[in-house]
Amino acid sequence: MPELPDVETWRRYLDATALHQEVDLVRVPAPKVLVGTTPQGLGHALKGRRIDETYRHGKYLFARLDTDGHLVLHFGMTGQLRYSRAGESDCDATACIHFSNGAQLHYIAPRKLGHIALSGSVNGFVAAHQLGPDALSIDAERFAELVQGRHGAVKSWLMNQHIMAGIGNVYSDEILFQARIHPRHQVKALDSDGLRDLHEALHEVLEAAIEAGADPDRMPESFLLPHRREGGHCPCCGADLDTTRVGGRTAWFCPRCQPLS
DNA sequence: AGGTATGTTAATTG
DNA sequence: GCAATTAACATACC
Repeated sequence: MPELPDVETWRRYLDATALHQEVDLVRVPAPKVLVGTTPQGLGHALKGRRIDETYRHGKYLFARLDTDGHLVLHFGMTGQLRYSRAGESDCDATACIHFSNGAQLHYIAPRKLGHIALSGSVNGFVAAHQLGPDALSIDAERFAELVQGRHGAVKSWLMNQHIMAGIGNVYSDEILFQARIHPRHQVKALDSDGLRDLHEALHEVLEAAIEAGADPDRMPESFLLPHRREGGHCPCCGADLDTTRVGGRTAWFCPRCQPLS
């Protein structure tokens, strides 16, 4: 799940539950997810501090610690957050922040492909990881600039975090479906109409998905996402959906609505 | 048992 | 040297 809309949904969840509470201690049963720090280092950085604000850039969630510094969370393919109040215990977390009010914030990444790090500044982290601009911050002009000098399949371009940050396999399929563009269409071959449709679809899809709390059951009727499985049909024309391999990942699309031109 | 899975990154190829 | 593609990573599920 964890693409831009999912991470934004967790950011809001964190805002609604875990702000302004003093950290008592941090447990990290699976230290493998830590990048550039240790369980002790993380504990030292967080103890006695409070999260006072959150940010998101692409698929990364930043929790600003009061006075200075940020906790950085990345969810990999399966990560999630869960806040529990005092008394509700929940022990199979990958990492867990215990607050002095007894509540806990669990970071659960069953496949341990996620990452937890510390960073002084959001911009510094983004620069160090060479992330492109957040997908939702891109206007039509910038979008057109990002195509310059690029080649290959449009789906891979959308998913390249160095070009723009936040779009993964599921939402790139959704954006291309709404724009009626085949996932293997060459990004160089996009004309100005195609570029405009793609940019509009990007914003519409990501904003609608956030509005739905990134829950497939709450997405608009017209979305491909809930039909994106074996035997699924196009919500627009009813054709059997098809798959193809693009950049090592499975792309779902409607062969009738998204012809390869 | 083998293939697939929403993530990134290092290695490889063009 | 750059950009694009592929393999590897850890674990769960069908």
